[in-house]
Amino acid sequence: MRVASWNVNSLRVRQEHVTQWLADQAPDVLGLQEIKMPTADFPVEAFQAVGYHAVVNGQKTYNGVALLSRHPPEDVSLDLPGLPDSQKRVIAATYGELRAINLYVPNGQSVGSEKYEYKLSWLDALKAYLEEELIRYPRLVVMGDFNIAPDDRDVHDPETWRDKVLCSGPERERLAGLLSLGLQDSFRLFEQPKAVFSWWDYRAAAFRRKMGLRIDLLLVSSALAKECSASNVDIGPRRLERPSDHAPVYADFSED
DNA sequence: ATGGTCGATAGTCGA
Repeated sequence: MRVASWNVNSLRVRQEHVTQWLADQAPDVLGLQEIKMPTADFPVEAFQAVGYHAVVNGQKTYNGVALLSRHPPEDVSLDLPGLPDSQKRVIAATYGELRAINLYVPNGQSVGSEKYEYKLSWLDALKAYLEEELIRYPRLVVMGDFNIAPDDRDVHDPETWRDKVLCSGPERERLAGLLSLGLQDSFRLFEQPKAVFSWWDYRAAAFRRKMGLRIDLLLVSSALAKECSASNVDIGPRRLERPSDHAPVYADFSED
């Protein structure tokens, strides 16, 4: 079983990239972020035609998340309990014994800004939500664009990024708080090469210059961590024409 | 050179 996550930065622009990636990598579940379209505009039939179910929490212009899956979804939920929010950033569904939560964590703009405070509050509400979900669903994967680089290994130039948004202490502490619930960063279950990233700014030729951050993550519960056999970033799609600024990330699990 | 480039949208905002 393969579970994957990809911030596509507009599904309208990236639909062909996603369809090709589904054909190449055959994930069982793929969480999409920043689809930037209303739910009604989501190309459900196009993904159905290539063998995927879809559930969508869409929004015009900004945000918007979806889950594509080989198996039909059950128990779909679209909210972060305790955080009234018109921004569409969460979608969760159950596939057999697997519970998948797909997130587009707020970017935060800059440390100290109003958007940064919203990000921290959002992460506090997320922790309370995940604590409850872990009780209900032992086999839980929490995937998405976390907009947080967990530590300096996930940053091309840690000194440049020190205390900046995506790398600041309060953000990293909140991510560590999620892990303290009993989740693990699937990528770090394995020995990894240095300088593996999942996002590169469109500006300043950051991808060519390998100036990236690893901010797209799959967090797995302990039951799933035991079955996880690999986790990585596929930077192939970042090399395509008109790419998303994010590459897909994935984790593989052995079948029992 | 204190910016740069995208996407959605129609002047800027968000990333």
